[in-house]
This record gives sequence, structure tokens and C-alpha cells, in this order.
Amino acid sequence: MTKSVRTKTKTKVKATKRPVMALLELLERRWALRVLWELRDGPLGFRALQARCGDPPPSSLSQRLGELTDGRILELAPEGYRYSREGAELVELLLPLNDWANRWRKRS
Amino acid sequence: MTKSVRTKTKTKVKATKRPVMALLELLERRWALRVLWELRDGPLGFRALQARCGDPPPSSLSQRLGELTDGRILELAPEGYRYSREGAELVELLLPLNDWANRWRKRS
DNA sequence: CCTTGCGCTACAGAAATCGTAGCACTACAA
DNA sequence: TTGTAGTGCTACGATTTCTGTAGCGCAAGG
Repeated sequence: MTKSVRTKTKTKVKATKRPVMALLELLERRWALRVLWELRDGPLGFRALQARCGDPPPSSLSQRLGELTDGRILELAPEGYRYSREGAELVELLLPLNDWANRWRKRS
Repeated sequence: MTKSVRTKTKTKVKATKRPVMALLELLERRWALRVLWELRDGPLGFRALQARCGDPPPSSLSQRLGELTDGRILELAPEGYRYSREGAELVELLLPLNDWANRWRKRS
């Protein structure tokens, strides 16, 4: 880990009225959910995170990370990207998706 | 509600190895999470669902609905689109996102 | 018939994403 | 000092996805 400053994201994630809508719009962009998922075992630097996600283009990943840190779901620490306190709570809610997905695919 | 047949979706949602990855790829496409969210109070027909979601283009909505029904998360009943049995379980997991999002926005 | 509402397709333009190259920086060694 | 290796991340043209609008085919009612 070397550098660690993030410039503000340019692209607007529409400021919707209801909070949950703002969240859904954040999460339904490409790599957003995947990034949250892959950070569950601890912080990862940019390139490590990229590798874990199956090598998305760095431009896409960078933009997504910017949006998620702008939204105070992630934060950039010296050890790499990691959940904010709120982000950690969010991921707790997402973890059960794994079991669900396994049951889901079993009935194909 | 009048017609009720769905032709198979053409666009491939990549057949990833781990089930949870397949799920994440489904959910991070535009309108997917929103559609799941808006169906929580019962089935909705195409146009009603479209209105609830804030009028996405019908082509986008149609494609997303196709993917979600292909994935056996939704199904098309005479009363409209609704969760499959598995889909209903999935949405149970997503409902707590609302409370989380409210706490999230409160600290802006 | 004629209108109304439905589910949904068609298609061109706009926007997001991809793929690849590579910059600026740090650390460490030759 | 010069090099090599690794990092975070930007640039940018090609590609894919999404948007916006028009409208088809069908069913039900008047």
C-alpha cells in the first residue's frame, strides 16, 4: 500500500428522496455488490481487490470505489479499502445471501 | 392483466461458478433491485410495476423481468409479476435494508 | 366497429462499461 | 545514481447497456 487519497467522484448518483432508493441505486451499479462482498475478509488494496473481483477495468472499479466511499460505505485506510462502521453493518445484512444462493442453485 | 407469456431472454447473464456470484450479477443490473423492492406488497402488472419504479423504459424493464423470471426469482401469474417461493425468501433478506438506509442517511 | 388499457417490442441516441496502455509514486537494490 | 518492481489510479477509444419514444397486437367493453 503506497498512496491513499481519493478525489471526489464526478458522476452523480441521483439524490433520491427515500434513503433506501439511494442505496439501491448505489448497489445496482456494476461491481458495487461484488466489491462489498470481496472485502468481507478484511481490507484490500486497489489491485488486490481488482484481482479478487475477476479483473474489472481499473476505471470502472475506481469509479465504484469513489461512489461507495462518497456514500460512507467504504473508506480508504492505510491497509487498503475497507468498510466504514455503517458499511460493516450493511454487509452483515448481505452475508445471508450466500446461503440463499446455494439453496437457489441446488434447484436447477 | 391480459396476456401472460414470456419469451426466453437473449442476453446472457454469465454462468459463473459460485452461486452467490451469479446472484450478484443478476442484482447489480439496472432496475433489478428496485423491481424486487417494489413487488413487496403483492403482484403488479407490467405497467403498474413500471410506474412504481419511476417509469423506466419498457425495454429495460422487460429485459430485467426476463432475467429475473429465468432465474426463478420472479414468476408471471395472472395477477401480474410476483415472487417465486425462493424469490420471496430472498426479499425477506433484503427488507432490513430499509432500516439500515434510514440510519445511514440520518448521519449525513 | 371503436376506444381503452394491457404486455411488450423496435430502434436510434445517450450513457455506462470494457480493455489496454501507461503515468506518478514509493521502496528497495545494484 | 540507476534500475526494477509494485502500488494506486487516470486516459481514452471500442463495446455494451440503458434510455426515450413510438407503436404493435391483443382483450374487454361500449
